[in-house]
Amino acid sequence: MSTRGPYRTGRRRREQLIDVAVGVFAELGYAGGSIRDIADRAGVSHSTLIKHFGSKENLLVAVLAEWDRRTVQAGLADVDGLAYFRRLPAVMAAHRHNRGLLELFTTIAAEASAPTHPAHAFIAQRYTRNLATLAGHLRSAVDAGDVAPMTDADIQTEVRLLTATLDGIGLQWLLDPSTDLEACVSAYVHRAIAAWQRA
Amino acid sequence: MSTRGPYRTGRRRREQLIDVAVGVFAELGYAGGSIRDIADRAGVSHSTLIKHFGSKENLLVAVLAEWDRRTVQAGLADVDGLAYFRRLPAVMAAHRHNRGLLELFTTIAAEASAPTHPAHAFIAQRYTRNLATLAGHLRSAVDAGDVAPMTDADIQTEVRLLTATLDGIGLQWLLDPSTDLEACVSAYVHRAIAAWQRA
DNA sequence: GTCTATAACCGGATAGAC
DNA sequence: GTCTATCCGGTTATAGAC
Repeated sequence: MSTRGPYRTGRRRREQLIDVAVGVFAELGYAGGSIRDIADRAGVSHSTLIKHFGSKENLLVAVLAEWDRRTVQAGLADVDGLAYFRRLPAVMAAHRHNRGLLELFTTIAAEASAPTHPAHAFIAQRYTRNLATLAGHLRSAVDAGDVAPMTDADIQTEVRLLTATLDGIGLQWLLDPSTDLEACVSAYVHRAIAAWQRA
Repeated sequence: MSTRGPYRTGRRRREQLIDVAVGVFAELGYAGGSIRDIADRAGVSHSTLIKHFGSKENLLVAVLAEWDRRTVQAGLADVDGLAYFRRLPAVMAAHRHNRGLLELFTTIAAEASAPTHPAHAFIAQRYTRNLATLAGHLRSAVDAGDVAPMTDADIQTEVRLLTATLDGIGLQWLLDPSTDLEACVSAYVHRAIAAWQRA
């Protein structure tokens, strides 16, 4: 993907539209945010936006994919096992600079629990994949002897609790920005690791 | 509040409308759910619904108040200290029979993180109050000598983590009903209590 | 690629009859 | 209390000019 070429302005415009859409969906939810509002804030007409993405639903998918891309590249690709978990507080802290995206994902994740929601499949798959990734790292730590042996069922419970904590603390920070994201996540992760090493 | 009298049918109707509204808002979110849909499902015209609540926003507030009423009366009023925390797994498990309400609250809580959302004040106050209640019970346990001494800051972190876990596990159960709500919450609560008693 | 104009429809809310 | 009829504004999406 070069930054020059025949489609340069088109791609730039597309990225800009996604940025604006993140903000609008985050602020008003998927159903509440309108493509007219997004187009207005971006300085284009609403039909231009439709031409770019085809439909509002496709725009949502593009926005969620962008969120996915930004979070996975957030510096977790190069660590494994316990090191992965130890880096989570810093990753969560990074959300402070991307409030709109966290707000959007939290909102959509909750809305999409209804099977009829356009993003239901995306969200469900994302959670399944995320739980599997976490389980893999915990299994790595077990195999490396960094923590005590665990059954697969134990591992499943652990990664679900960890995911729950990350989601829940994120929501509390959204509702009350004085919440200390990093400290809370750090406290949880260190206690969990200590428990894994003990049992 | 008697079950007879001049306003009997009015109040019955009002309760029925709230029940239906819970389902619609839970399924489609606040912005996505329409008062026409709610009225249709309840078998009345949309103007009847407006006459009862005045506006869609007032209906949402009534629905949230109903949720509040149902959850506080869910059997946590008679316990204190550690016993309060030990009952949480059972309380969470009870959500399985009230999926619509949990779905609604989770959706609205995320949506309402935007300060412009009509339910923002309600949700923010609810979280503040809930955190204070939990902190009070943990402080009780400390004072009773059931757990080791803790600073107020420690207690704040603990109740935030606990709240996060409850919210996050609830969301996972909504997304994937095979999630074992009670087992996950139970695992978290017992480990937390063990850590409180140790440190 | 972007615009204006428009189609076709649905939203919340109100007025007034019964 | 509940209805029907209606207002008015907003919604997604399309058509076609430039």
